[in-house]
Amino acid sequence: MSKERQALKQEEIKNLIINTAQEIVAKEGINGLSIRKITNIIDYSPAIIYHYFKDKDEMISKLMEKNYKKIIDAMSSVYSTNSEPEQKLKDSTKAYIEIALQMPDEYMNIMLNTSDNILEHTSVLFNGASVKRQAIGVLCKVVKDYYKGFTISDAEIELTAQLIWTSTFGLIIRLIIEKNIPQEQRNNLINQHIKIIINGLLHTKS
Amino acid sequence: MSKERQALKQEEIKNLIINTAQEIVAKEGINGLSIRKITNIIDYSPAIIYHYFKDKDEMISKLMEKNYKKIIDAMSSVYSTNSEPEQKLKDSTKAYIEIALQMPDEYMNIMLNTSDNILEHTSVLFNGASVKRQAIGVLCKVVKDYYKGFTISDAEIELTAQLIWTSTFGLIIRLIIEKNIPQEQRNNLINQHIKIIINGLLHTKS
DNA sequence: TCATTTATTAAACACTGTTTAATTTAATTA
DNA sequence: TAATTAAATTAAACAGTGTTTAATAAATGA
Repeated sequence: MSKERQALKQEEIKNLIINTAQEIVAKEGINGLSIRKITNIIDYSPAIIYHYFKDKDEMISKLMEKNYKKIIDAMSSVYSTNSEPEQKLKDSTKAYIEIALQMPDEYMNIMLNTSDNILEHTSVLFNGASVKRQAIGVLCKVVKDYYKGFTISDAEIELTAQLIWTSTFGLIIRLIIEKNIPQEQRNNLINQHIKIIINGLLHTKS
Repeated sequence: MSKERQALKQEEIKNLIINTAQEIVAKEGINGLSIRKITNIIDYSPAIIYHYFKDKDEMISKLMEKNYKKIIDAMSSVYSTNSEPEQKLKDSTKAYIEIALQMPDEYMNIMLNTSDNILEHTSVLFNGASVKRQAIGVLCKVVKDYYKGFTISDAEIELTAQLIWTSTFGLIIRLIIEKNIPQEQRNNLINQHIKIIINGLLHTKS
């Protein structure tokens, strides 16, 4: 067996573990996940986890990273084809919200995660986030379009993009946490949210 | 011993348990909290918890409720005395953010809590939140001041107040989660956030 | 003082994550 | 193919967790 095939086999078992973990989390939540539940399902002994991962935390981190990529993938389809910057921002924001709400548990687990290796991918409030974070980068472009002809620094643009993101993030998290919100109220909130932040931009041109 | 005194004594032990739990959570986080750690410190047997609480979850809920009241108390000092509605909103929002950041762990534990008995106090996105939630109610008043002379429904005002809240909530949570943000960047974010949402309001008068 | 609540605990149960050493299985080399 | 080495897997234990049960100790009311 070649080194490559061996590595592939190892990857397969790692995936088997992670996917099984994912299923349990989907059914019973992150707190319902245990090593023994995983190994019972895949018919291994509990100790096997520690041959493929350092510990449970690392295993969960790997699961989170996978979900993060899943979210990123979904989000990359967000780019609105509309050429009007205002409509573009509205479309993109709405799409972003809806994608997040289609995978509420994953979104929350990732975006509220405080472990360093996850934050490495999910933090957005640092200087230079516009080049390192796709979501912020996209927002920056649209914001820049607004302020065409006005003297506004790149720093201020990034700041604004970050705040569009955090405000949208806040709405998403509360829509997830506060279950049982009627669909009509949800729609009203989302539409009004978009209205307000776009207007906030349109008229901050100083 | 009278019934009243007996009830007081029971409250004392309940508080002893909850306060000890609080100390552990402060030092080791919510995941570092265990029944045995509590009972070791207060020199009781683990089973005592189940005489004063249904289970660990109820005990934590009670702790959360206490912290919630602590937050509410601090927040009630938020009312700006400024009579200008715009400045009032700016002052109040800034004060709200700063108070939350002074008790980051408590704020997160409460505001991201998904248990029903906590959500009963912390949910804000329902119809009628303006009368049941102080924070939303205050915002509604200020928003109403803005729209004086314009035809705007109470429903739309409440919606706007809720979104000012969720957007501010989003910023706070990310400021807490993303540790190591330089103070200057924090201030910039907070000031720009206030700028944007106020402008969004000022110019949505339709 | 006696009976009856009330407070407290010891001890077990069924879990949890993790480590160790032993064992089985597979791959490599002679 | 046989012997050797390496990798994969596990059994068994450890220390920790939340929780329940039945027994005990303390406080109360008659």
